[in-house]
Amino acid sequence: MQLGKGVEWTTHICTILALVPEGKGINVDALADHFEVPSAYLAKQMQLLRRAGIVQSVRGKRGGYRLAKSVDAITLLDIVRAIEGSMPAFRCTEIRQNGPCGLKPKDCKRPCEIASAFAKAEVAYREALQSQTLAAIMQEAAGNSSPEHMMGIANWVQRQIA
Amino acid sequence: MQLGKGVEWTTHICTILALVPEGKGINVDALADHFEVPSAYLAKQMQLLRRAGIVQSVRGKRGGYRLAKSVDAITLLDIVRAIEGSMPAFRCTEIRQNGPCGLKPKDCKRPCEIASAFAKAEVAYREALQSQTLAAIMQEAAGNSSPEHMMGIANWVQRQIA
DNA sequence: CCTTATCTGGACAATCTATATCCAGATAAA
DNA sequence: TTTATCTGGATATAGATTGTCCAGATAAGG
Repeated sequence: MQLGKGVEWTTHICTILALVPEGKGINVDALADHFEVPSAYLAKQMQLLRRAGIVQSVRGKRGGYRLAKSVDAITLLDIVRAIEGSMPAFRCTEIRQNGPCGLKPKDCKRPCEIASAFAKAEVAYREALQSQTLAAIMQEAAGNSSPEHMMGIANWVQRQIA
Repeated sequence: MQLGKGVEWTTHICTILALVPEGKGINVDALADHFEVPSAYLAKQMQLLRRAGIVQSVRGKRGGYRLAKSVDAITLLDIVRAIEGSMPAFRCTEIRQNGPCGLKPKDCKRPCEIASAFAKAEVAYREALQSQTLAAIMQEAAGNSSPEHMMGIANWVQRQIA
């Protein structure tokens, strides 16, 4: 029961892209360097973010990525859905229909109660993810970090878009 | 982001073991037949349940498994923890310490805000699992299923322990 | 005491998923 | 035209999940 590395990577990256001014972008190699993650694989994850409408890309020389919407319109659920998809964690294989006491398909119009119970928990999980925006996380982080560190990141972003 | 099959299997199996009278048990082969799942692999999952204190085993001829506690003392969280372990789904690899703007270890006394945000969601997930007991799920299921089907299962259990 | 049925743990094998790399094509700036 | 970049496909590697097998421990029943 694990989330892929792409979730961690791209969440951090979105907090960086949030600092990119209008009309500019940062390319994948620079983002990969910033966090020391493999560039080619990160590129795949960025594609997933783009298809989910979280980031925009600009192709060609001096192209790159930028956020497609404001940080308070991006939730952790958006990112998880983009990277991991929307399959439930609990996979119901309908084993209630198996074996000597198995239910007949016609008696299975209602979903399996065990699957439903796990589904309830996943709703709670998704709601908790949805209630947390990038804006809120960045504000929290800003409160905990030194002005020098924040300035260092801002300067790095400036260098990438120069 | 997937739960193992063992979670589904053993949750269903616990609802069956709940019907086993005091002092009796059902062996793994019978349980595997009941749901048409591979016996040898199911045996591994049952070991995990036993080590977690959810079921008891009796070795030797006419041995088998039974619940170790009452159905309202067994939650979905108990089962998930037994089968899947307690590792968080979000794996923080501290990439905030990587790259040109990486934080120094001494500036990382507080947990990463992104990791904390995901941790909050996992708390919500676990709480939702913990709030659901086997007893409640079985009651729900009983309300949705025909008397004949319930009787069929009760009879099957009687045959196994005979 | 012997045989049989069962749990227990370890080693192993097969299959699937996550991770990672590479390349060719499209696109656009310089 | 050259260069830098995104895009998508193919492919490789590593790790996790799923599944099998066997030898040992344990206990019931004859």
